[in-house]
Amino acid sequence: MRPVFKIWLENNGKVFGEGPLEILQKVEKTGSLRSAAAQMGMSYNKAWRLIAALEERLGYSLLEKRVGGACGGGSKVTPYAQQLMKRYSELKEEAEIVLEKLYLKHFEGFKT
Amino acid sequence: MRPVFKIWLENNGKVFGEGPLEILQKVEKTGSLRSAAAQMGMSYNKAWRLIAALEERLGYSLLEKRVGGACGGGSKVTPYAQQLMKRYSELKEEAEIVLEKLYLKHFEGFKT
DNA sequence: ATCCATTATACTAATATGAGTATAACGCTG
DNA sequence: CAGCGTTATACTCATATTAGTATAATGGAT
Repeated sequence: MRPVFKIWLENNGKVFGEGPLEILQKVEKTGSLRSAAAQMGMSYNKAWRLIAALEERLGYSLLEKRVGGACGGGSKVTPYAQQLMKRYSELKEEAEIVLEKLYLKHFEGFKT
Repeated sequence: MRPVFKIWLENNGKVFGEGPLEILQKVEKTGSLRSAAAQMGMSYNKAWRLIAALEERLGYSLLEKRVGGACGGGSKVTPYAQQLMKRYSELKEEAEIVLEKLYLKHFEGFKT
């Protein structure tokens, strides 16, 4: 038996979490939302709607989007999004450690 | 913006969490799974299948079930389930406190 | 002007989830 | 032994979520 947890941010509905973090990280690497989605095995459509929904609830844009041009365009993570990513990922990392400890504390010697 | 989290236990699939905890608590109060489900606005059918699935994955029974008899029967939470409930609810309570602190630490002064 | 890869968005289809309905079996009580 | 309210379980139907498909629009490069 093992503990599992998820932590995310809400404003008026979900605003940030593990999935969005991974998408933005891949956008940083690839330079476009389309290829980020492809790398995750996710349809571009889904990724786009997800980001759009988050942006609307946040009131800030996460991606600076260029459409058209030499290579069709691309997306860049905004400074605001970079902050969110950094803070959220650190929060999550520490939460993992702390929760694992809490689990051991409370479930030590369990199983009758 | 606020943090939200969920924590649950897995074995071969979900084995315990907030929903099951609430059901079992209501069984303790009402003496039957049927009325527990009713109090939660959940169909008996759903509640029964949920508990049955958990029991199978755990390898232990959570409810001691009597069928037939004076008042039709009823269910009682097993000692094993009581331990699970106690440990899980304490774990969750402490996790809430700790995670709220972690959130404040990491998101202090956020919003640009 | 055409091509290209991308963003942007609407519309449809598949799937998963959950709710509801139905029915059997059980066993105490009167 | 008939009635009652419960557990136990199968089966169908509605609904919500998600995935997929299609199509436009953009703008620099050739």
